[in-house]
Amino acid sequence: MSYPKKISQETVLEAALAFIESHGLEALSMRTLAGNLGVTPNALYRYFSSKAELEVAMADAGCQLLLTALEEAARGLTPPEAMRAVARAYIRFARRYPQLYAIKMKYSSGDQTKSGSHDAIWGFVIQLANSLPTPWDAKDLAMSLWAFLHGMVELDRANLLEGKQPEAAIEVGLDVMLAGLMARLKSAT
Amino acid sequence: MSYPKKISQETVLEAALAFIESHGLEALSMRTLAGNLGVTPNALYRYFSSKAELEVAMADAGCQLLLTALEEAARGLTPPEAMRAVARAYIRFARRYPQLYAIKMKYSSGDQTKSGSHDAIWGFVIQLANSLPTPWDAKDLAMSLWAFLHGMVELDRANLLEGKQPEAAIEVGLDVMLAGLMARLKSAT
DNA sequence: GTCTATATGCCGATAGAC
DNA sequence: GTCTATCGGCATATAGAC
Repeated sequence: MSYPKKISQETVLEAALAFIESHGLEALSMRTLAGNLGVTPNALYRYFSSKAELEVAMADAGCQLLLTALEEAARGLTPPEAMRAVARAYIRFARRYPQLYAIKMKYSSGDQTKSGSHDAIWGFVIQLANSLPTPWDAKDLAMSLWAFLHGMVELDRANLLEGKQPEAAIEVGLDVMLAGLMARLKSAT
Repeated sequence: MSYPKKISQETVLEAALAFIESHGLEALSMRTLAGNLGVTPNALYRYFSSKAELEVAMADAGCQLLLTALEEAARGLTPPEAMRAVARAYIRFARRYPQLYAIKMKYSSGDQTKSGSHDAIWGFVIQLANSLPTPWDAKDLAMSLWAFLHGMVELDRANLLEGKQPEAAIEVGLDVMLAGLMARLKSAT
């Protein structure tokens, strides 16, 4: 498990991303990361002035990956189906890269140094909600969907889904929300 | 900000609960807590054999408080209104005691030492979902509602609600879900 | 310019004296 | 039951070797 001696911002970032998925976000420390790279801890500070800055970069990478996945899921689908497809892709991403998802959310806070890519995701979801002509505000709608998805992911990660795959509960939740949207859509015509 | 010299499990727990709400969960350390109590760090280990054990006790206290709030909110209401009332109470609790809520969720994981009171809350929500005769499984329904609420809380805590109070988005989300439930309820008769 | 050596001050936790 | 003393690990800052 040794690595090239010459490091760079990119190699450090990639090593960190690989590390958290195999050892967990909590186990990440500048020391052990440096050890894996065959370098003293301090060398990392040439490229990231703090651990937080490294984590922001990791969160940013996660955002970009997620955005790509969501866009790809929606491609070529009409609004109602697109919403379902995007929701599934969101859950799938969070399950495939749980640690990356966690760090992405950690640094998506409005207070902290916000990852720039986060806004792109948010814009994408807003646009998705806007494509559905409901009596509700698109922002509120997008927020509700996002909250549902994020909550599901967290409950799944905490193993609170009582042994069942999140997929079942997810589909039920989507059914309920889409049924609500459709009911209003229908009554609005 | 000094405290009685004689400490006990109860005084330590109460000091810890008070501390996190004013200084944040991350700032909690055995050392500073002991300092606040006018005692050396080690004294705390007489009552809680680890920091994690103390946090579990805190989570348990949070669970009990939340359960009380939810039960009170539902008292005397018929199912659809009760669901809305419980949802609002859930959000209100999480906003009033954000740090307590966070630690409650942290130790609600199925992996970790699960707080006993957590099951009581879950049972309450299941029962609530069960009182609505929908074609969906009550567990899945309860999970969906919980995910939505928890997600909203987290988004709000991360200041991702774009300056608006979560109440507006919450109401929209509840509208959508309840509309979906009602649509199916109606079509099932 | 890049990395090493070293040191400061946190942290959780343990061992043993009073 | 609480103390002092101490360990190992952490992020991080400074100073200097190559």
